[in-house]
Amino acid sequence: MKIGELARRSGLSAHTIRYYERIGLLPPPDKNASGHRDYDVSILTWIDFLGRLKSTGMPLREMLRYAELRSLGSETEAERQVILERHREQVRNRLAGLQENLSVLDTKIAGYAASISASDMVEGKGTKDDDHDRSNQRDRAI
Amino acid sequence: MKIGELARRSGLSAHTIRYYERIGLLPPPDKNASGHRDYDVSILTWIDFLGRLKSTGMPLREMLRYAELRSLGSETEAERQVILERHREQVRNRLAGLQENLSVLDTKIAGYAASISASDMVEGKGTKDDDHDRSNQRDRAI
DNA sequence: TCTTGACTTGGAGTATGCTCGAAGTCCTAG
DNA sequence: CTAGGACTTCGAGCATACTCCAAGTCAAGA
Repeated sequence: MKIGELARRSGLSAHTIRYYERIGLLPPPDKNASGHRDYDVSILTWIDFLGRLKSTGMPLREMLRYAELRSLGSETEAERQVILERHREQVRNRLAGLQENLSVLDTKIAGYAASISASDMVEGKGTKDDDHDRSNQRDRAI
Repeated sequence: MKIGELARRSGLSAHTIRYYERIGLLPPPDKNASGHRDYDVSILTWIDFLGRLKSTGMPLREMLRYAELRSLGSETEAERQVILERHREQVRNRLAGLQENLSVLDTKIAGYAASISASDMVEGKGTKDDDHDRSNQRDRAI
């Protein structure tokens, strides 16, 4: 499989695939007679796993560390396990934080809904806007 | 409260507080006779809310949009509600994805545990390492 | 008085993770 | 044979969100 097809099938761009190869996250694939990359389908499994690490917030550096350990063979399994366990802890914590913040968001939205339906009744200023107004007119640098 | 104390109490650095002010996320506070920023405690409520938006993955740009709407008064409540509802949807989706990936992680870790306890029994190569080895020795650009 | 530490502004620099461009090669269809 | 599209390498550029530095001001304690 050439890089274009791998890009289509993995969801990464060809640019990103080359970038990942450059930093060591993906192995340098075989090249055909024209010098074009020729991938084995099994790379998709690895890319999928990397995607899960990434989407759970693992930085490339740490994925790289994991990839390096793997390349050293089964003696490094214990260390790889430790990496994943530590990462799992972080994911659990982020999950908990996200859930808490989600409920704050729910409350806030409910407040807006109440305020708006109240202003449907009585035309006037909203109620329950608890984060006191603060704004400014300065240069919007971003 | 001066910027140092606000930094301590909010968890942001003084640098970040000034940065947020510069981009319009925090209102320009009063200054005392020496030109030092003098914050009202109520800023902490706003910073806390911003922190929740941020930690749920909202980009500064969108927080800025929300802050701008708020500064325009209660007529913008409906639009602010829409922003928060859309954001809540994204948070829910990320939460679901995170949970799925967490279970993949659990499975992977369980595999390592099995492999390692197996090698406690029989000294030799591990079992169940399902992501076929791939590594390389190229320039580690990061 | 002198030093220490907190504050000020403006602008430059950093980290992460891509993303794109230039210039060139190669295969395939018309 | 020629045009189009996919591929190659190398290096530069970009978006986000800070983070830091320089040079200077100011208040308070030894």
